[in-house]
Amino acid sequence: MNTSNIRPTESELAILRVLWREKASTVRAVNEQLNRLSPNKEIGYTTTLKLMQIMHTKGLLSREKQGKLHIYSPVFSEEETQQQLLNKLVDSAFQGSAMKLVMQALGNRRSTPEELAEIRDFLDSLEE
Amino acid sequence: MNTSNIRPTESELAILRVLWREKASTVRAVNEQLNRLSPNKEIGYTTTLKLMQIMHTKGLLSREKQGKLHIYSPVFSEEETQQQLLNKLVDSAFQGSAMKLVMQALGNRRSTPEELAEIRDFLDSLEE
DNA sequence: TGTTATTTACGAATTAGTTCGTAAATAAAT
DNA sequence: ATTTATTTACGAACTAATTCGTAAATAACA
Repeated sequence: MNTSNIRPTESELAILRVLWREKASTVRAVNEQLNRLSPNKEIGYTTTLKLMQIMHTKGLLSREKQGKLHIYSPVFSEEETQQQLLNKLVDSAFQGSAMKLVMQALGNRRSTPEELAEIRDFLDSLEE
Repeated sequence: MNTSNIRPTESELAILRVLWREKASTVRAVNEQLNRLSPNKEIGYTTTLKLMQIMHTKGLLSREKQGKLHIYSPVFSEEETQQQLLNKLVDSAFQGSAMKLVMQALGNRRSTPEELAEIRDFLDSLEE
């Protein structure tokens, strides 16, 4: 599958966040994580199941049968997905300029001197 | 309206991009712009009309009657909207860390020395 | 004034995403 | 072996977004 087709929705991202952390997991475990993370509104088990089935057919998750149950894993890494979502945002809202996005991200939030220093170091490493 | 509710969809963003440039415009003009920008697939006039009407009721666009027609303007600036979309992405895909997003944006694309220098200058101005 | 052209309003079809109930399959427990 | 519990598959309802056709309103023009 072409990595340029990674376009997970909000709900799919919530599931991916769990799976990136756990590496591999069952529907049951993912559903419990989701409900632990936002206990305000209960997410039904079959809802999570259906979503993960859809993500599997979309090629976002792989799965392996183990006895009765399935173990799911993310197909694309967190970084690949982040990059994809960044590119999309750059194109749709920053006139294709990643620099504009960086400026905006740096500018409109108070960053600590430590964070700014970290970015300087990072810039240094880029220029080598 | 609370600025934290700005969540334009893809199609809405396409319209906003035109309006941010033109400041104010009619449905006809926006529709022609959109079709000029992506001539591959024709967007019907009433499609653009309906979308702009919905955006008006959502509070994304203001409008003013001028004779028979309406002149539409964006309610929120490009920067406000960019910030909103950035925050959403940071929360949903970067574990709430804008720094992670910046690093990723800087890292995974070749930036010119000029651009990197520009960011350094910007960091300097932030630290004053 | 009456015809023509443009704009608006609105309903409706279509697609994608979300949510869940129910039944069938599978395994575990008694 | 039979009951019980868990998991899967699947259909269906529901919401949001997209797209467009048609009719009514409005203005321009002949």
